[in-house]
Amino acid sequence: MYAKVLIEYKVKSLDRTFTYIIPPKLENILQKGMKVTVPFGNGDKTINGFVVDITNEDNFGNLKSIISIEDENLVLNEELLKLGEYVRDTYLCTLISAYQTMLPSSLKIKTITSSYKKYETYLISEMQESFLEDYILNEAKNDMQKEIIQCIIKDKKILKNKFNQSSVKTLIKKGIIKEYKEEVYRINRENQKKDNLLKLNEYQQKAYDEIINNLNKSNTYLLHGITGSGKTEVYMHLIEKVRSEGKTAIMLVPEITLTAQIVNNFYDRFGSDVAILHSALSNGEKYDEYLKILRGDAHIIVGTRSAIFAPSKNLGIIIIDEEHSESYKQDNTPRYNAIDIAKWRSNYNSIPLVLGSATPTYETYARALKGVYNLLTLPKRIGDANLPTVEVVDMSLEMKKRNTVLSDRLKELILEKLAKNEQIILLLNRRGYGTLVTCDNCGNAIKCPNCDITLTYHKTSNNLRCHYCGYNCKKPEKCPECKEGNVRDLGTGTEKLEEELNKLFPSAKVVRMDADTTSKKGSHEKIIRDFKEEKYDILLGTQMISKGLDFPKVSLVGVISADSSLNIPDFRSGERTFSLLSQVSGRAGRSGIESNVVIQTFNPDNFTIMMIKQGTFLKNYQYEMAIRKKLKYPPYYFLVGIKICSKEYEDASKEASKVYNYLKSNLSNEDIILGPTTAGIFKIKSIYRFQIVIKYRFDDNLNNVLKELDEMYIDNKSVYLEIDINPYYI
DNA sequence: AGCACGCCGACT
DNA sequence: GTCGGCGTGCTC
Repeated sequence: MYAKVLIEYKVKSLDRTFTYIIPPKLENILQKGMKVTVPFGNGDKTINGFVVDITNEDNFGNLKSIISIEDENLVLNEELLKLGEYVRDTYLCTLISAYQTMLPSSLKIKTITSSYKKYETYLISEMQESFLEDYILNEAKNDMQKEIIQCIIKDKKILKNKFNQSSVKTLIKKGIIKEYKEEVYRINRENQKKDNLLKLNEYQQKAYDEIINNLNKSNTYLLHGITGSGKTEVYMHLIEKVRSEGKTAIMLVPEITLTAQIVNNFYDRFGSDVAILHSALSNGEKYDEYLKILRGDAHIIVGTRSAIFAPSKNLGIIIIDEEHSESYKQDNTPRYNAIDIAKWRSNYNSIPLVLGSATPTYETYARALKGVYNLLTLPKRIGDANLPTVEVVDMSLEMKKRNTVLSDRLKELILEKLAKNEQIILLLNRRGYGTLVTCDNCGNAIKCPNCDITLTYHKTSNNLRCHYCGYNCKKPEKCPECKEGNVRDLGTGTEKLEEELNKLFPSAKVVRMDADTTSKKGSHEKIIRDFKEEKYDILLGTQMISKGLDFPKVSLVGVISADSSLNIPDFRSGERTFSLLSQVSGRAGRSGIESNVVIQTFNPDNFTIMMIKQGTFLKNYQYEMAIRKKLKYPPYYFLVGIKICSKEYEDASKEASKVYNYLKSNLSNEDIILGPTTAGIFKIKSIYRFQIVIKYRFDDNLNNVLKELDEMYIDNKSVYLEIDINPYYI
């Protein structure tokens, strides 16, 4: 027997199979989809590869043999092998990198530093219960021995390390109890299944029924429910139904750390039947969760983007929560969108795909209105929750009163809520300019020497850093440009706002949540837990505070500056600003108390800002759609982004024109080709980047043209292309 | 990707 | 006459 093996070199020229002999000792074990080690090239070099086929044909003369199987447990099944081909064809990557994203090398046993499998030691007793009771009364020497035996009577099997080890030893020596080892998963939840699911309200029920009645069709649903309308409860009911039929479910969440609450709800409801997959897991934990799914020990998979490739057998439903989230699109090769993958799997398995959001992307919403997706709406907040009052404050008027950070109205409301012992969330979207460093004489913003990006100031270490290449330097005393002015950090970083709050409201307890304070594992959860337990009055943070958090005592949300998000030069910035602001607003008023939202901006007349105030998703959608229709943007047109990159400015510029000409002469005249222009960030890590954007409606030939274009640059050492299908940013 | 092979200029 | 530069081509 022979195996066709795809070698783990991510090069286009090697993106084909090589045939190897399957040695007799592996003949009964080796399966299609397994990772193997094979000899490759001259000398005794070896490399990993995926077995993509097993055949009888031996039309090649001198074959080498497979050396070993990486891990018998890890197999890409038939569905995933096929899905890989879809990923390659759609996103123009190599087949091997498609498979590598599905079965990441972090799952290799070799990379798991501790032990491959984890064992736990338990205590049991083979004695009669009456004997044990007797022993407690008459012979047990101390309370610890009594406790151990009582626990064994109650639970039959108990964890050894929870008890005093010398007492355990004595009891074992006497033959009263025994210890034994059992393989356990690293993440091990007790089965804490609650008796009942909550009853659905009429809207939830209607949505649920609609999906349940079509469980064997590959329909896509948009569950459009305002914040607090109970989408999660609908997901739970759907999953319960699917599970009761012996099938499995995949549910994607944007970032698991931000969605800890949802995950905990799932654990509470479904106990050990839940497997979680996300990047914050250790390699050992990841391996165990993966194994749980492969063995069928978990029917419910909750995870981030890459969990869409979970090897679940008998898939019954896919749910993507917060479907508008940018995190579902991978921003390095393969640049896949988990929603596309989900559609493919929904089709392959003939199962429903549910997209949930309060603010769906306009592409998704347009499809739902058109009937391509089934639109299901949850228009009411559940329980006694009501919507907050939204106010917009014009910051240009505040500036005249010397209020640079906090407006009078926001200060007033903060005082009011503090007095009532209620909680406050302040959003500081500092992306772009928050900690920009400029010269107070010439206004020069200090840039990274390798990238076309301004450096950000980090107060804790007193240095300047580049977020793209990691470059850092000490903060210069004098401006490097004019050599006269002082270098100062401008704008309102979270640190600066924190200082201001401490000054204005000295008795209030303020906690900050941003990339700096959440870098340590678990620190994120701790801040959320502490805030929920009311150890703090004010939570101050970047957009990571906007997602899915449920704080009943929050009655005021303040947006320090809506402009930073509004001013990003991207055709989606209006859509995204609406989405972000309505999500943070949704953090207020979850438990019926009167609540407020204050939005500070220099653009109070901006349409999106006015729509936030009115809380009308539909109107903002219609407004933006009219613009997109006119300017030929999605969803009216599809986009492809092409970046032409080189260390040499001249090469990048010259090749970009060549690419443009190639596209112009090979693509349909209906297609619009923009560029070439310099990319949004012109230079990253000393590499110059030019950009071309293709807008098209229907073009069957496009994929082929792009493939050919891509192949033209395979051998080019000085220039490379990045092709992004349906990019999120342009 | 990584390595051998090979053809040409430079140097003990 | 040999050492090492890198362009070309192959890997089951």
